[in-house]
Amino acid sequence: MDQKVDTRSRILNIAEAAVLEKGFEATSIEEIVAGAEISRGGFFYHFKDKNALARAMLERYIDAENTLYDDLFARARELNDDPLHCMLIGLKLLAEMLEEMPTGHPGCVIASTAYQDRLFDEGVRDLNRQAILGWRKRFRGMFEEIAQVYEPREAVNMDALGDMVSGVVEGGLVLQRALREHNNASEQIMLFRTYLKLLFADKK
Amino acid sequence: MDQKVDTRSRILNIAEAAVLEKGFEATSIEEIVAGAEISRGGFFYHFKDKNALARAMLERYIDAENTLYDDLFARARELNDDPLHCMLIGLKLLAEMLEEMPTGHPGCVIASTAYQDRLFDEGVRDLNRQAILGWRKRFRGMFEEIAQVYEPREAVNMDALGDMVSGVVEGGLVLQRALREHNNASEQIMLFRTYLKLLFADKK
DNA sequence: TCCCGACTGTACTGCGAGTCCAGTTGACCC
DNA sequence: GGGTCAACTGGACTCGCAGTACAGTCGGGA
Repeated sequence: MDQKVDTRSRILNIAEAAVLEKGFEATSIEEIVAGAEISRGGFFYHFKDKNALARAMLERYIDAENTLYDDLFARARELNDDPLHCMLIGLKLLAEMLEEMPTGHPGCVIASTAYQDRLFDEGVRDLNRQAILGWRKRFRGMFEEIAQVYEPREAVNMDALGDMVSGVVEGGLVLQRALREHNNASEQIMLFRTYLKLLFADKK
Repeated sequence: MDQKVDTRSRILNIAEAAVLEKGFEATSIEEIVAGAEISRGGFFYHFKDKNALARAMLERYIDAENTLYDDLFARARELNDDPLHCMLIGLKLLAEMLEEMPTGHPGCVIASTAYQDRLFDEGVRDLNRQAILGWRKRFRGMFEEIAQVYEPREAVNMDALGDMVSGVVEGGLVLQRALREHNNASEQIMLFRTYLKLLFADKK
């Protein structure tokens, strides 16, 4: 089956697994080509350098994450029409998804990139930035919808609240990686969920 | 004045600034010795390799962070004896501190290390782990004190809540780095503070 | 048949980490 | 004043990895 996968995707698959496991710099082109069973020349045919590889990986990762959020909250919307409950269900689904991954979530490429950004060019950094801004917009929109139905008990900056979803996930993944525990990220999401329940308790 | 600073500390200072700016791998020993005005031989006299440097940096960083938390919450306790208000004041001080740093907080070595951990040996990884567990214990203790006076409106896992302080800071710093904005971390802390206000609203 | 895209394979440069070691310099010790 | 030691300097070396260059191969479509 895997022979069917084109070489470029095969490189990306191998590279992503290796990078998430041990970081970008620690992953050598040598081992990527070994894993993908191609020659060094073949690698450089597809990617002009490691930076191009990083960019392609990031693009793919962000697309996958966006699709995931789309699906998750679409499913949540099916289950409940109320914007608050939709959000609460979506977060629960997200937490469950993170928990189900037996080895823990592979870790977020965003943070990994952010902390090694001098390795990458402006394009990669901007990709990263745009992804987070996209998530800010997405969640801010959902929170504003909620705020139209529920009176927030405390005034909060909606942009910051939108960022908090990404921040809690990223922070949770950092803890998980550093602690070598398995469910910190999902626990953090569940705590954030409790926050939202407290914040939006009263219908207008 | 700087001549007074011993070589080892000078190396650590230069290295810390460089690593926080561009990541560990992107920082060459060449530039560290240039900055510290020593020879390559001199560097290896103090640190047997880059791993030893990482370990020393991490140790120093964690000590500094712990001292910071000690001072911050001691000061907060002076200002208010109630455990909840002490926590709220402490978080506010922390947020202000982060905001006052003109170029933004240098970024947390913890996350940086977590995402490049194959570069480091078990000792470094364990140092990282112990630091986070220490903060978990610290904040968990404070939250339990609060919970003795205030009835939590929702049941929460105290360990996870303790972790949330670290997670929110780490996550905020990731966002800040990736977005190239300046106050995400402090905004995230302030949002977390609001969470605590909502959670512990009712005195027993 | 020929062309082309997708490679293979090899040989090369350059950089940075890490090793080895011989030699210097200043401080303190007897 | 001689000896010792810690704290270096400086240079020569190896090794692994990124990246370059380029000649050659191979299978499929026009």
